[in-house]
Amino acid sequence: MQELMTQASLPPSNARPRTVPRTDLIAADQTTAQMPAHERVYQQLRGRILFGEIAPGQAVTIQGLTVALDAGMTPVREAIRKLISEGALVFQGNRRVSVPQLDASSIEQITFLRKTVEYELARRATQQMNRTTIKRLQQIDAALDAAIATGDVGDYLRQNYQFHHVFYSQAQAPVLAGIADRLWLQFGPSLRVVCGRFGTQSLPDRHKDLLNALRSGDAEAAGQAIVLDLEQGMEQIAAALTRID
Amino acid sequence: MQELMTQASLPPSNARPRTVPRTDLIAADQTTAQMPAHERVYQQLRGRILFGEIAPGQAVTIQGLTVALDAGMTPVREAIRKLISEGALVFQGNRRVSVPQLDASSIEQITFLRKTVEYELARRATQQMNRTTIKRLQQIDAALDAAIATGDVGDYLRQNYQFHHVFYSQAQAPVLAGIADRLWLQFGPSLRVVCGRFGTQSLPDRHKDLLNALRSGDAEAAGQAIVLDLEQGMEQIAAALTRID
DNA sequence: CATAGAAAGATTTGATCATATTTTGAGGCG
DNA sequence: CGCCTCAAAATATGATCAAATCTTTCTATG
Repeated sequence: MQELMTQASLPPSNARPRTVPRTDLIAADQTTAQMPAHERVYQQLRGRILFGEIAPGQAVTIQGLTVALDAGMTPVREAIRKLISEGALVFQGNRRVSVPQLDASSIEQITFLRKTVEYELARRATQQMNRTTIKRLQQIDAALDAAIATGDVGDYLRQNYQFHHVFYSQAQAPVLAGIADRLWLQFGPSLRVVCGRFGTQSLPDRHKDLLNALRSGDAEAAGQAIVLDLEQGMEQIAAALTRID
Repeated sequence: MQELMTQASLPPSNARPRTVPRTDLIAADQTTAQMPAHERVYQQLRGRILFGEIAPGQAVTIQGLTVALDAGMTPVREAIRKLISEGALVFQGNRRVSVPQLDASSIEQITFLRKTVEYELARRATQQMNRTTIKRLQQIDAALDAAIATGDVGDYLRQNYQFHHVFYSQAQAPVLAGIADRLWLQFGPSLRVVCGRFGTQSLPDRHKDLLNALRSGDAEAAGQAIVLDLEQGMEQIAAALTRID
């Protein structure tokens, strides 16, 4: 009964999804837990963009999302507005909102920012690292390898993002982590294009080096591993871009 | 205002140039042009936060803004959501949205980011600099001095922001400039507190050094001037914070 | 007897939706 | 080939319901 009917094929009658059971706040999955509609829509749309389910250049419409995500217009508007301000969507024309297609200059700027921000995050996270978080990162890395082996691009992107996200959240630096997240949202869609073009095999994986650095508490080595990892990733995006031209 | 749009001035590739509407005719003044209500509300609220008219820690309510800015609820909601994602507002409790009060850790992170991002912006802007922009910066700097002389804190903050904004917009680096803008939005309110505490006299002004560097085209000197400027400003914010404790 | 704590009611605020209005893009017709 | 009409999409408003804070009152205990 806690399942709100998500895709009712019935005509859009005025259902009342506002009755909230306050019992299972922590137990349930956060994505489906009781959450304001605008937050749910934001998370869903963010996930679709971040993991390349909406291709760069593809346009999104408010009314298209209201039916795709089964939500009202107000939550969809708020989510789109928020994602535009985060750079995950671009307001192109008066009526066209789409996933951005990176140009060479944007890629260069994002790479510069990532190198400084994520290097710093890696250093700080390493100094705050504990055993349980290392275990968690190992698990994610294993799932990531499995995704590469099976060629599951979506799962690979998810695990890769999760790896970095968990790692950076350990740094106790929300401002830096927020910038990193914002940047991720901008190159994420293009990362999927790279995977579709070259497959998951060619993707770099410096996570083993990073995990070794974490175990020995070597912040400098961890930062270098991260920088190498992201440099390779961004280079592949740039390479895919020039291929398109 | 439109700096979030990735300006792809590169050749538009041979994707599919479909219809080519008149795009260059809309270069008119956008402040007086007709503007969607949500954009107007966003700009107004952003200005109030950025220049400290809403004190750090002060709460804002949706319904309070609908009457203060004479707008409907939907535009106000969108503006608030956007400003939250930019860090200009923080979503504290279930129902509390307020202007953030910086702690020592946030100040340290913002300072780190500003030093790297604005140094880079200053270098690039100096290399792209032209005579008319220097003139414009001189005018803003004069107005800034006038504001200091008369002790008009609000005008000082506005001119100071304008100076940096015009300068950075010359760098042709919208991603970097977007980060700088976002950071400005986070420490802006606290800057006003500093002014209210110590007056405009004690505020640093490295703009003269910067202008000299621009005239000689010395990117390195321009970057150093900017870093000195922002370091002094952030130190004053940090000092004001410890005073409060 | 007074005060503190709790419970219940009232008021304010937030979230969402349906609908009216405006704007824009497109196609038809002169 | 351009202008005019039309339809679709986006904007914006107010209404409505839920929830949280505050307010008041009642009761129990020192």
